[in-house]
Amino acid sequence: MAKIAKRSEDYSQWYLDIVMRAEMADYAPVRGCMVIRPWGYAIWERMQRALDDMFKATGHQNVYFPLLIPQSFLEKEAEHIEGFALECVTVTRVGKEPLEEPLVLRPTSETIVWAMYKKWIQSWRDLPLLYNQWANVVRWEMRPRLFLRTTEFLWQEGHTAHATAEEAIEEAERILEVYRTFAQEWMAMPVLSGRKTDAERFAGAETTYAIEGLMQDGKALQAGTSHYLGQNFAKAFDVQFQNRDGDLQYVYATSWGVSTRLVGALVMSHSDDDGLVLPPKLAPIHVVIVPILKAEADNAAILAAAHRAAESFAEAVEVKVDDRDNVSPGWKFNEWELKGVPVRIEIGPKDLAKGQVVVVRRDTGRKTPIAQEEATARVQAILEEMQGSLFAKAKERLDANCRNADSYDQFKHTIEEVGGFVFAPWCGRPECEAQVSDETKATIRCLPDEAEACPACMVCGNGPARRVPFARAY
RNA sequence: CGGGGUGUGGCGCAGUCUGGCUAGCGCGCGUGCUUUGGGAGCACGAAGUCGCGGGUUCAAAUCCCGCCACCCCGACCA
Repeated sequence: MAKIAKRSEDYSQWYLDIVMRAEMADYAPVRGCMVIRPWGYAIWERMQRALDDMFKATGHQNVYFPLLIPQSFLEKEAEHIEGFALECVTVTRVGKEPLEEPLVLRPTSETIVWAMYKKWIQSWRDLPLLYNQWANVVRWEMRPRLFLRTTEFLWQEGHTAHATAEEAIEEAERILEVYRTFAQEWMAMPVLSGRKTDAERFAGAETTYAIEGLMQDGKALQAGTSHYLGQNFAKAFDVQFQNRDGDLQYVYATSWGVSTRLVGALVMSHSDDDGLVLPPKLAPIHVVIVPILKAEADNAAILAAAHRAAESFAEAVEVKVDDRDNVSPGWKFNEWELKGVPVRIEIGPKDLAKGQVVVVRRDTGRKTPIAQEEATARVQAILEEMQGSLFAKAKERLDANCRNADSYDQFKHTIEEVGGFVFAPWCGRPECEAQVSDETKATIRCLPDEAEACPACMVCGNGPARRVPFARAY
């Protein structure tokens, strides 16, 4: 079977090869759409579970809103419709009859959510409303890419309503922190986080916060966003409540989401030329046991030992015995490496004789013989160690790819020749931001809270300026 | 939307320029035997309206006209 493309030679093809060959997803018959296959979906399910627990732990409840949104709803918030108009897919007909009003396949649900919030919110006692939904959305993007940007994608979208701006901002920032924690502790993906510039802000938001990861090719990837919506949607949908003093006030809002794009981010964060590398906390299978069968050996005893080992692991981790007899051990090694299973255990006649198993780590490829009775404990320790070391390695790469530039020439050179995040002084004017983006295709990824003060903008030379991270992004 | 490319068994391709015999090759798939510590070998076998529609011709995967779809690179986006 053909090898996957080399990461260093054709990054884009390498990414596609891993997604396809690890059987995470496949192209569907409709442009830009994909089928998420069991291995990809199992990873998404693991992400969902972890995130859902975090949302519940911060007081949110799950709901479900419909897929179809009356077109007029989208049009109620001017900036919102302007932002989404070009990518909305609209249903206009039932059978052969045209619909009274066209229905949009939700590109995001703020409008229909707020149409309903109007019914449910009258008093300060009804607030806050902390809802989340797991759903699919449709955006007819110009350039699809498996997991990273598909026409239809899965995500969660939180929609919350609050009595005060302070409380809503606090919520948006709390969720940003949830995302940051999830990215780092579960995906082992270090991120930059902060506010977006006005140019990069979500259509209809006052403030957008985001986490930004750095892929192995030096491009940034927006991995999650949390928006403070102010009273924009409350005003568009006339959602008012009576406060403690009996005054009518518009409600303050947030919305926030992460999507199946995270699966793509995961692939791009840790994988290598042998395929996917999964952080143990998100791996659908932690340990695969490959029995090594031989014509001259007692295969029944080897298989029994493999299943016994699996039982001893079963309580602690997800384990699978690959006892297929139609493919060779070498084939299995390659396949499970391609799929990113963190630990492989080989049990053959030699091991049986020595009372040991051979343990192989996916990230380092190191093979270690371990006594049978110690295997469970040692493997658990290895999994924990691997989770940490994947993060450490990714963090090291991120840090190594955060560079400063002080002049615009130096900036251009670094963006062009080196990539990564380039921290450079910016005065805050949209004109300078746009010029950089036009000339270098690099954008300001976020405005970190602790951004260093600088005397002059690298573009216009005016002060005061702050040092902010630019990058080319997916 | 601009640029490039591709459509031929499940996958990857050759064949198209220069029309012609039974449309080939590799992988995969099925059966059997031998194998199995880094993508096994042999034997036999199944599987193709050549993207769609029209046209030219004795004859079209191949030439002509029209259409469609998907992929890749850019601008937009999670």
